[in-house]
Amino acid sequence: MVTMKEIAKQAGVSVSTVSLVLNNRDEGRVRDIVANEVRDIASQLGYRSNPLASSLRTGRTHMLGFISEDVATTPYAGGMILGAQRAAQQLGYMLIVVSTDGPRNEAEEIAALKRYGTDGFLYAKMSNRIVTVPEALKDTPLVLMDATDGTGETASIEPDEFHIGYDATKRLLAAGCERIAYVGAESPIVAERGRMEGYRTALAEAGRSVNERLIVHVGNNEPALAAVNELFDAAQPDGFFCFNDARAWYVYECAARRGLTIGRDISVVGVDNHRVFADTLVPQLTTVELPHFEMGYWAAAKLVSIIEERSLADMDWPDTAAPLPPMNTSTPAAIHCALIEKDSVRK
Amino acid sequence: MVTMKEIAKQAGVSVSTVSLVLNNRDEGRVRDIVANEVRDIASQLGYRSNPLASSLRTGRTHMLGFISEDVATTPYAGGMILGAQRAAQQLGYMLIVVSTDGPRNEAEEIAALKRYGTDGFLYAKMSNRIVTVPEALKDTPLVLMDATDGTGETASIEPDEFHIGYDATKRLLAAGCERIAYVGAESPIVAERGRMEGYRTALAEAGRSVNERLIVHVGNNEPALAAVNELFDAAQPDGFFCFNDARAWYVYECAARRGLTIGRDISVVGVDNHRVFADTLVPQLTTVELPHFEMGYWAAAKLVSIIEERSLADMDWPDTAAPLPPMNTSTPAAIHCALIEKDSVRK
DNA sequence: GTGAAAGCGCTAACAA
DNA sequence: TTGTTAGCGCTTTCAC
Repeated sequence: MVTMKEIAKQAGVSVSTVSLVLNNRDEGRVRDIVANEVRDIASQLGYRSNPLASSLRTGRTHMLGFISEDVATTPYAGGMILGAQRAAQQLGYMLIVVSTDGPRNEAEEIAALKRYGTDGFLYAKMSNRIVTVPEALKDTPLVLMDATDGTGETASIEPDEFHIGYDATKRLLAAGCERIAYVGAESPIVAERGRMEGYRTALAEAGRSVNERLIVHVGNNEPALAAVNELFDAAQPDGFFCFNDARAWYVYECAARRGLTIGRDISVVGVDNHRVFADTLVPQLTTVELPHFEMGYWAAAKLVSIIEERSLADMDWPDTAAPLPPMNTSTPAAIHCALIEKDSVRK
Repeated sequence: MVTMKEIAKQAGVSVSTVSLVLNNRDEGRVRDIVANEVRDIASQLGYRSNPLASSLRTGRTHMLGFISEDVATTPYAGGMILGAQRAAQQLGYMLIVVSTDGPRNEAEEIAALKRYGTDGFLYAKMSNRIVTVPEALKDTPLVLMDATDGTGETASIEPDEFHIGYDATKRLLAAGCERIAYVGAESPIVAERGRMEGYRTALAEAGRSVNERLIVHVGNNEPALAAVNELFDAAQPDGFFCFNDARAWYVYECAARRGLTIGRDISVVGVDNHRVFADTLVPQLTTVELPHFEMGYWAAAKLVSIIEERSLADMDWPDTAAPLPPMNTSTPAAIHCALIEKDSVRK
């Protein structure tokens, strides 16, 4: 590994000079000839700085800590991690990934990350909810993903849940549905409530009254299937907005058993269906795919902007790779999901 | 942040002594009284070593590099990352995650990881295949995941593809199927060939002749669906072994259109179905879930064992967390998939 | 047994 | 404009 020392020797200057030049702090402090000489030698030798060594002095490691809960929801975590990684990479950062079991373990993992001197933290949940920020994270740069804090103190990136429900319901209305059902989840987290609000609002705006019998909140497996079955019998919906993929499939299953075809007899919009459903299997099923990759991407970008105290707009994006375009995939088979960016209140 | 210096001051000894004690190299070199004193103060002050600082001298960062291809297969990557993270965590390592677009970008990312001084690399593919190890990785501790190299030079963890096909076919035979189809993929990677071999062998062992018309290799979307449809017409299979979830669902779809019920009229075993299928939706569908988490876990554990030059057996597993038990989930609805561990040939 | 000193690669005051 | 010096937190000889 080639060090500044070697460059200094070859160039016949001191290490400090090399340091100045290679950190682009040489303007008016080092003669251009010398500076160029140093740069030449550096690139010739293939010099690459040792970020760990410099971190010792600067206190900056250019490493980001990614904290996720490691429940069985790995598909989502994967997308976020990859997205965050992409942004980190483009902005010259590394991503250290850590997953937690419970709150105890969480504190430990945060401590471990801190020992490694991560410059900031990404704190990810697997479904949009209000979280209380762990104590140990309060004094460092931090961005919440798929979550917000109650107080608005912390920066966050989350899906626009309201518009998911709103757009989905609009789509069903446009398809001519008369009795649009909402098949939701049981826990009243942000995602649940937001999507349901969107559903209600879209109906209201269309001048429809909301029939409460068309709204169900179901859990999983057989009980859920039974509940959806019951919904079919009781209210005979011709349109369904489903909280997530599992719920969409209870609908699919019930429809299949009745000989109803999605896209002809009934319409279904489901959030977050696995790609394998959406792309290849039931093209009649309209989906809202949660932009986990994008969430990770923008959360990491935002974190870096906080760390470097500059605005997202004038980050040092590499020429080669423009920042990721906003998701924009509203096709007949998919509904676009926007992200909401919240800044931290405290400066 | 509390440093050795502070401990030294409080204990009235030198930093070197503290270092010796805290690294458990004090036997016969430091008086027990002093050693205990140091340890007491350390724990009292909540001392935690700064791994980056020590890396400067030792050359060991206790960081592992995880390299994956960032194609749209994020669900798999996520599981592997989380698994690797778990093992790393248990063994006192951190995981740095990096994803690549193509070979060019790959070399860059490897270089970046090396600058951060990662002690070794995990190189993950998203479907078991033979890879040529990137030049830059040849001289460092390395474990391939869901991949092997052609030469057997590199340590690896991969699923036992042969037995996946073998066990799945056995299961179908046990279910009384007479005409068992193989619905495979088009590219002849290790996973494809291995599973098909298992299928053929199981049939042969059962004294069945292999009917080539029951074997199809299909791509995606409509053409694939058409091909599977054709398979139903031409060979009227009563059992299906499907290469993966997408393939399983072409079968599901064709069956549905014919009014055939899985588990009654036909039997289906599919590899790697998304959990949402397997758990909640088509319980009649038998699945082989590829143990991505476990693959990540064991690959990371193996990598650490290579780095620390000890056997997997006598690693420093924390008391709190026993190493992950081998997957053992062969239920009527799931087939257990074993992992194959290969050591590197060169010492 | 213990401590002083050097040094890992780099940055940052300060002198020159 | 440049070099010297000191030091980040830690490990490691080597002298005492």
